[in-house]
Amino acid sequence: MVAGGDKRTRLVQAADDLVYRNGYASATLADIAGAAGVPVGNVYYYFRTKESLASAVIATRGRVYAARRDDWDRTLQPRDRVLGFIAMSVDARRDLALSGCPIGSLCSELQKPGSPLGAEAGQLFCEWLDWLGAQFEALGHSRRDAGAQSLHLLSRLQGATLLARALRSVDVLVDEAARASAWIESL
Amino acid sequence: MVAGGDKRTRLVQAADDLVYRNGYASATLADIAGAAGVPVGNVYYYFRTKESLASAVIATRGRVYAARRDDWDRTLQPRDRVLGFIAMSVDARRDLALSGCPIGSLCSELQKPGSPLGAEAGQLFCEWLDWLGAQFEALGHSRRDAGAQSLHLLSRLQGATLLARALRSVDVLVDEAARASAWIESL
DNA sequence: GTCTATAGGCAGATAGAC
DNA sequence: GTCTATCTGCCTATAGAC
Repeated sequence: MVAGGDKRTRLVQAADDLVYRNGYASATLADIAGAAGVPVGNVYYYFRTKESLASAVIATRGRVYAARRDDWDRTLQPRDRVLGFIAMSVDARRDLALSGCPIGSLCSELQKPGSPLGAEAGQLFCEWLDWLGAQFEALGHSRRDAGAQSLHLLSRLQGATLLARALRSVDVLVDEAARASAWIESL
Repeated sequence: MVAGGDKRTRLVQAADDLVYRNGYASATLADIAGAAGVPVGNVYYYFRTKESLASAVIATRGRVYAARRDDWDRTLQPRDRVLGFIAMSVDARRDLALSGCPIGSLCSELQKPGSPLGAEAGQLFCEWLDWLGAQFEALGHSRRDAGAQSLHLLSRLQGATLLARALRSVDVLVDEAARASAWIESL
């Protein structure tokens, strides 16, 4: 049960949580409204459809990640920013092994030809890739190289997260993150 | 429409195809039965529940992969077996970028605490990891190292597949597979 | 054994009272 | 504006005719 804030905000928070833990399809509006302390039918006063609520969830996640990147940009050097990105997966290892990546799982579920939600979720990956690319460029790589390194790093972390969940093993993720960190430190 | 074979087999084939392309939840029994040319209600003569049909699909995929590994074991050397594994992703790049990995997507969707289907799907990953580990051992790595290398290789390919789908770009997968192949050849 | 018809339940969405 | 009650549709599953 999400308390405080206006109802629209509470609905988005509750949806964010339930969609992450149960997946989009399994997160029913009844559950979401219940968790937000809002009557079921009233959801439609704030959101036209379930999809538009999901869209708000995706936008919220995007803002949270953007804030984190901005914070790192202000306080860390490029190499430590990338290491911080990897450490983020390690810190969240429990949730990641249980429910997957908040972006990756969503993309996997919503990606259907012509689905706007799938494209919106994919955009979150693009923003991380752009930011990672900038860090690798700052570390002296060409733009082309930086793009490839970013894709490689994100790929291995996404894959490790997926495997950690599939095999129900936190270690799978922690080990691969350690290898990725060692690689970054060797650059 | 799947033709030929007994009805049970046709149902599994149709389910395999539709679950892969649409996901488990979206693949309705009506669609599956329709594609198999079997009356809807009749599905329950062959399978107790939708879950047991999914279980048969997972078992079928497992047998297909096992046959492929056996074939490579008979015809290729360890290094070429691993390269063949990577090439499998490149060959299937279109489908992978469109619908994801037949194992990974399933694990992502079905992995819920206490779900038997999630564990069955995860088992398919275990079988590939065991086989990959044997190849790395044959290439001279310790058992411990071989396990880590296997997880790393599978992680990056799974992640690249996920990203290729999310970004709707075949290149993401092809590029990462090329880097992985170069790594194997350098061992 | 094979299939038709339908039950039962739950989801998203709406209409209209307050 | 806020909420209650309900509607429609779809999906899994079953009961029972042939």
